[in-house]
Amino acid sequence: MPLIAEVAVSGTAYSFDMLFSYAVPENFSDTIACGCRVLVTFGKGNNRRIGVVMKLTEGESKGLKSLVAVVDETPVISAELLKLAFYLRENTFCTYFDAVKTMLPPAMSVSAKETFRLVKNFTDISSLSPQAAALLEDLSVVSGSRELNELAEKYIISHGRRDIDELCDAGALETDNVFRQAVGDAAVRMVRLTEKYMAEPECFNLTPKQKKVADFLGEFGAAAVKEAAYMCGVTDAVVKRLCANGAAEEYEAEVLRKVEDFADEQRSPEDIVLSEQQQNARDAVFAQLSERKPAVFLLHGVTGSGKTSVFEKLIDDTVKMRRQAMLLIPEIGLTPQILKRFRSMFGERVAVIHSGLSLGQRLDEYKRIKRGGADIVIGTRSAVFAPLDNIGLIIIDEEGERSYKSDSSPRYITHDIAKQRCAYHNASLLLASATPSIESYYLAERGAYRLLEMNERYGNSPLPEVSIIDMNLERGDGNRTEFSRKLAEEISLNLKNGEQSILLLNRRGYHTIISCCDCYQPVYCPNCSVPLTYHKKNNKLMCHYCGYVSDPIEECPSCGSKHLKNMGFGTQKLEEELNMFFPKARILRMDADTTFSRYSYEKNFTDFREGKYDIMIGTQMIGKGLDFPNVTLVGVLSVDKALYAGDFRSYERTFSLITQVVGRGGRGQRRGRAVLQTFIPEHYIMNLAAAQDYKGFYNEEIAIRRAMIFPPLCDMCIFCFSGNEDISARLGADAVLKLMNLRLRELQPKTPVRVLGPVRCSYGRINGKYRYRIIMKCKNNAEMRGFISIVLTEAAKLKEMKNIALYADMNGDVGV
DNA sequence: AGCACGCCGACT
DNA sequence: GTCGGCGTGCTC
Repeated sequence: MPLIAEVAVSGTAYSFDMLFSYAVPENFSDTIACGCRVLVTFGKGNNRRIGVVMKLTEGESKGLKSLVAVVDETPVISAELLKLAFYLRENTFCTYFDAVKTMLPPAMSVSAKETFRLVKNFTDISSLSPQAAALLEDLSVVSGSRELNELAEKYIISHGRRDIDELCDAGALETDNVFRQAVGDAAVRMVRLTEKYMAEPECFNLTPKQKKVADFLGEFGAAAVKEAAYMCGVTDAVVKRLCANGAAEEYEAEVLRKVEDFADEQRSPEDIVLSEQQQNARDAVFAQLSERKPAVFLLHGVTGSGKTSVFEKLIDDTVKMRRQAMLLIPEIGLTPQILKRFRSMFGERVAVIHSGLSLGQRLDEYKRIKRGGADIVIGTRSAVFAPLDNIGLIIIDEEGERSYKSDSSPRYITHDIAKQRCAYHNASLLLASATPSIESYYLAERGAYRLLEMNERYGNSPLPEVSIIDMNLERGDGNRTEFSRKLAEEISLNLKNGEQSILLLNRRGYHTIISCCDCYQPVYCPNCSVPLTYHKKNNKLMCHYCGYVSDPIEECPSCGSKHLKNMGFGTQKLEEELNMFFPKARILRMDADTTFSRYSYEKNFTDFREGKYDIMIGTQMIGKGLDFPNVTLVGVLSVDKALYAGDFRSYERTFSLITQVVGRGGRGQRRGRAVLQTFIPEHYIMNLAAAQDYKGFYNEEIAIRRAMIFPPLCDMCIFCFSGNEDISARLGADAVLKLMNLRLRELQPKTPVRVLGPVRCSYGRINGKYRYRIIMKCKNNAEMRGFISIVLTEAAKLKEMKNIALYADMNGDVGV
C-alpha cells in the first residue's frame, strides 16, 4: 500500500483547517517521517505551501495530490510535541499549522524558492496548449538561468501556475525547490545627526519641523526614528527628509541582547544554604521528582522569602538525576539578573530562549537543546515548547503574571502546556509566586495542586514602611494636585539625600469611572458589580461586561449625594505636575508612549540605575524591574483606577502589583518606604497589600468570584470580532450570537452556559479595526470546546461575517 | 484567505 | 457577440 501523509498546511483559516492527505511519492518514502516539514501544492491555484506531516498512514492514494518535496531529513517536531500540537488545536482553536509553528524557533520558518531548467531536447511542442507553447518560446529566448527563473516567476505572478505546470508535466521544464530559512533579524531604525551638520549646522536649510528634529537629536544624540518623530510631534517623513538633506543619517541598531555573558563569580549548588522553610519546600518537590510521577506544586512564598534558591537547588537535583529542567519567567527584559545567577551556577548547561535574542541566537540555542547540549532551559512563555526530551521539572516563576497567557494564536496558557508536558514525562510542575493567581490558589486549596508555603522573609529583612494616604482628605484640605503632602515630603527628602524614587501609575486606568465624593463608591453596573466606565464620545456610562448603557447620572446610587466626579489621569500630566513641584529634579518617564524599542527601554533603565535621573515615573511595566539599589521610595499613585478597570481580574492584578512593589523595597541596607495614595483607603486591598497578606486577599476575592460566578468557578470563552467598519463588526457579532443561541438550544449542553454581549471591546478600536466581543461563561470541557469549534466554523460562512475576523479565546483577558 | 468558476451588465 | 464585474464555493 502506498504511503499517505496527513499534513498541517500553512495559510489555512480555522474555518476550513484540517489535516490534508497527500500521496507520498516512492522516492520520499524512506526519508519521510511525522514531524517533517514538506512542500505541497494547495488549492485551485496549486500554490506551493509549507506544511508539517502530522500522521503517516497507508492507504489508497487515488485522487490525492502528491507531496512536492520533503524539507527535513529528520523530524523537526518530536512525537511528544506533535501530540501537544493536537492538544493545542483542540484547546485554543488554532489551526494545525499555527500549533506546530509555535513550537519551532521563528528562524525555522522556511520559504521555498522554486528554480527552473529548460530541457534541451524537448521537441513535442505540438502536444502543448497555445499558451504553454508561447510561454516555452519566451523562455527559450532568454540566456542564463537567473533570467529564466525571473521570467518564470513573473509569469506565475501574472498568469498563475497553470502553463508552467503544463510545461513541467510535458517534460519541457524541470523544477527544483530550494529552501531558505528566514533568518533575518528585525533591527530598529535609528537616526543621528551627521558630523557635517554638527560641524556647520548653518550650511543646512531646514524647515521648522526638520529643525525641531535636529535640535532633538542634538540634545539626545541618537534615537529610534519613531521615537524622534513622536517626541517632535512630526511624522517619519520629516525624519526622512532630514536624512535626505544630509543633516542626519539613518542606521540599523543591533538592539538585540547578546546571550548573557558568564558571570565572573562561580557558584556551586552545594554553597546554597536553605532556611528551614526553603528546605521543606525543596524536600517536598524532591520526593516527587524521585517518584517519577507527575504532580503540580504551588509554592506561595512572600516577597523576599528566597524562592530562587529553592529553584536552584531543585534544578540541581533534577540534572543530577540526568533529567532536564525548565525555568519559565514572565519577562526577561525585566529580570536580567536571574539569568546571570543561573549561568554562574550551571554555566553552559543553561540554554536561554526569549524574544530579546536575535533569531540566529534563538536558533542556535534551540539546536543546542535539541542536540542535548543543554539540560536547563530558562526562558519566557514560548520556551515552554523547548525541544527537551527528558523533562524532570518545570518551574513557572511569578506564576500569576498575565504574560503567561498568549494573546495571539495559539492563545495558550503556559501552565496548561507545562502540565501536558509534565504528564508526558512524569515530571513535576512547580508554580511559584508571592501572589499566585486566584485560579491556581483555588486549585491548591481543593487539593489538585500541592500547596507549599514560605511565609518568612529570608534573613528576616524588614518590610518597607508603608503609608496609605487618603486622597479624599488631601482634596478636603484643598490639595488639588496628584501628590499628597506626605508623598511630596518624601520625594523632597529623597532629592535632598541623593536617593532615587519611583512613582508608579496605572495604565489600566485609561478609562474614567465615576465615583462619589461623599461615600467614595464608584458607580456600578446594576447587573455585573463592575464599575461603569464613562465614554466621552457618546456621553454614556457603559458596562464592558453586559453592554449595559445609561446616561450619565446626577446622583450617587448608594448614598444619593450629588457630588460625583470623573476620575482620569495620565503619566504626562503627572510629569508636568512633578516638574512644577520639583523643577530641579531629573525625571524619567517610562510608558508605552515614550519607549518604542527595547533600545530606549534598556537605555532608560541603565541610565536610571547609573543615577542619571532622580525620579522615574512609569506604568506597571516598571513595577517588576525594581531592583535599583539606590531606590528607597516607591510612590503608588491612583491605584484605584486599576481596581476599576472593568475586568474581573482588576483586583487581583492591583493587589499583586502593590504587593510586589511594596515587597521589593528594603532589600538593601536602607529600609524602603512606600506611599500608597488612594481615594478608597478603607478598601481591603490597601491594607492587605501593605501587610503582604495574600491569604486574606484570596479569601475576599474567591467569595466575590463565587458569588458572581467568575473563574475559577467557571471558564470564560471570549469571542472577539474585528472589522474595518464599526457597524459591520457589530452586525457580525449579532449574527453569530443568534447562531450560538440556536446551536445551544439544539445541543442542550450538560453544563450551564451563559452568553453575554455582544459589547464593544474596552479598547473598541485597535489598529483601525473595530472590535466587539461575546463572553460565554461555561465549563471548558470537550462538549463545549466542540461547540466553540462549530461556532467558529459556521460563523465564517455567514454573510454578515464577510470581512470580519473572529477568534475564540478560552480564559483570555477580558479587558482588551 | 485565495482562487476559479459562473452568471449578469457595458462595450467594440 | 465579448470582456470583465464580483457573488459562491472549495481547498487533500
